Amino acid sequence: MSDVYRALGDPTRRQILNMLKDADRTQKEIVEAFDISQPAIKKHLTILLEENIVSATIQGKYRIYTLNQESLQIAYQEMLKYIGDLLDDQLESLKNYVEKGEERHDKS
Amino acid sequence: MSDVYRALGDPTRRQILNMLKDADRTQKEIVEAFDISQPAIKKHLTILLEENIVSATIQGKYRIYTLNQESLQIAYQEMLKYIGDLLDDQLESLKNYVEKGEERHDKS
DNA sequence: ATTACATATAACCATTTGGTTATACAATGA
DNA sequence: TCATTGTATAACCAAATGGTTATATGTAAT
Repeated sequence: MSDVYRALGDPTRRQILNMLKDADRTQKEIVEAFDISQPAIKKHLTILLEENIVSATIQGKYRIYTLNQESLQIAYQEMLKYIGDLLDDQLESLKNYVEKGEERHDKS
Repeated sequence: MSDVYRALGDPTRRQILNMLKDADRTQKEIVEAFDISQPAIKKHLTILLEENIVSATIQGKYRIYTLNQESLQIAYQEMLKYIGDLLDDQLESLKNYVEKGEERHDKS
């Protein structure tokens, strides 16, 4: 199921997404843009499909890959929200720092 | 190197970061909060350190882990920028869709 | 029908990941 | 000094990842 971090966790996959940002592409076009083998690209595409970041349509012998823009946006929004939540409450954090710090002080 | 995707790619690591959001913690405190072994936690912390999402200070026999807010902020901004570009590209993408679509049409 | 091309799949390999248990090392406290 | 406590490290394991080559399949073109 949709594991954003899995989908976006590999630089090749992120590059593929960059390609698809500009235009839909056949698998062949994607393969040609990289220095790795067709099966390797296929595996990346499979992961992107599994995580629903991309979809494919059949057109004759071609597979046309399309960026699922909404999913990608949601994916990034999820990560942004997570990181944002880690970030925002610095006052609260400072307060706890003082408290916890006291508990840990050398008592000898 | 700072690979945020690697750092955040594991749910246990995300939980650790959640803990550190509230307050700095010793490794011991983190270990106690989970059901997995101390060496397992240590490995997660090592990855978070490698990716510079967290830093550690020595205090006697304790290791105190702290969220590295600056790294997180940088990551946050990079992602924002990336997704911003994505949105900007949507019109361009639509234009290319029409063009590329033509090239691929059945010619028989 | 045969060939050529795009894609799919199988079998394999090395590395990384996420966990374990056992053990060593270092600081603290009695 | 000796036991305890917190951390580090080693050795191991299973599964996933990212790649390979070789080969099969499906579609199109001649």
